Amino acid sequence: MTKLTNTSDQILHCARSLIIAGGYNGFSYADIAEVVGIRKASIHHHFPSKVDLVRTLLVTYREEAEAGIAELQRHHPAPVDQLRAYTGYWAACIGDPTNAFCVCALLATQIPVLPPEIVSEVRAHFRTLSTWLTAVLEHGARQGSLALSGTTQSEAEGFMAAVHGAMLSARAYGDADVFRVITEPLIDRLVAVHP
Amino acid sequence: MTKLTNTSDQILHCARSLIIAGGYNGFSYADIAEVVGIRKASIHHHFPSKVDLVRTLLVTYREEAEAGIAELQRHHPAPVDQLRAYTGYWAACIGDPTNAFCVCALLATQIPVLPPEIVSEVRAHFRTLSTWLTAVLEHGARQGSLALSGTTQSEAEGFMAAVHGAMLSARAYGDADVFRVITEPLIDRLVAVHP
DNA sequence: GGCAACCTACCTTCTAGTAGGATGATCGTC
DNA sequence: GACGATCATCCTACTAGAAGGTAGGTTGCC
Repeated sequence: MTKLTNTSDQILHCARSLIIAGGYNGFSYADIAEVVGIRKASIHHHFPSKVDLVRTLLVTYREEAEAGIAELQRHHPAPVDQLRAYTGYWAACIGDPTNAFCVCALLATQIPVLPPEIVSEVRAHFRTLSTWLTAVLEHGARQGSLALSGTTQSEAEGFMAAVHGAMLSARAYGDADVFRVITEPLIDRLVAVHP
Repeated sequence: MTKLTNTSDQILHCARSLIIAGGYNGFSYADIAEVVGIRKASIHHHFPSKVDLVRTLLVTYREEAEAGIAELQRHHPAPVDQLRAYTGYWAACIGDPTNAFCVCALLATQIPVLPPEIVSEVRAHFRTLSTWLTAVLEHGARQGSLALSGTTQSEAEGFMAAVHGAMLSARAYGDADVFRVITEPLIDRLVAVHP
């Protein structure tokens, strides 16, 4: 239970929102300073460079994501419910502008201009997510609750890509509902047709 | 047949590549000046402001996209083939770093920090694409060559989102093959199972 | 005393954008 | 065909502000 008044946490939280809005080059130390109510130089005390700040932010984000997945798996034993919980989590986020995109997905779009330390964290998140989804689909297929068309890996990559694309469309249209419209059929299709 | 040595075309072409790499805030007039072999001030002669430059670039991009779709429809009468031609076009682009992403899809990720004139162009492109895909799916469903699960609109949005997500994954993994792995099953699934 | 947290003041480099001048092609006019 | 005027294109030189980052000092807690 980290206290919310912790300055470095405030900086990280603020930076995350700003990245979600405009990516790596879309925010500055000055922007954070204004929101947190601190001077630019003080941010450098907590995070010497911008790369340090964003890398720390991503490490935290990945930990939270893994914890979230673990939590989600404890609450939902059935693979279908795990998938629904995952897309449901994001459906809830889309409405909140400061949380309407996966930080790693957004940064991934800018990979060619990102510092290498950031790229490796982003890439690692994609692998984590894809590995987890593969396991969930694999589980569902084994127990017969999910019907896969191609390989488990390709289905997992397709699912992840569709979710990210749904976030993008929701942002493009400025309409949160689009996310649900796209992701719900995604799961319905996987649910095995039982006679 | 516009001549390739046209300076303003060179500027637009260069800016497009730079946006594809890093988005709206990921490039500067200085970057373009260096590539085109011209001074910064000369770019301002052709495009007074950055917004002018990017808006012009998007208008051109959208025209090219619409022309490409028209061409594609002339060459491929069958809806399935139109979808394959569309994903095939992007599959070919993914390999080339300067063309590995849809400009509008990339800019859409940064909508919250984009000038409104840019946002409306990006949004318009999404609507154009979605409208076209809806028509193609509708056509295929009517003639029985495509099997849709939900509404035509939701299938179209899902298809577009999956393609955009596939571009993102290809970039995240740094692996062009991922795009094909994700998009090919997408079309296979739509092809009606004929007994 | 030592140290974390914060400050003011400053640096360099980059940002989009401007002012105004040089060059050269195209133009109607004689 | 020669004439000057106009205009597009490009230049040098500059601006104000924002970028990330640094130096060094003050405060207050353990």
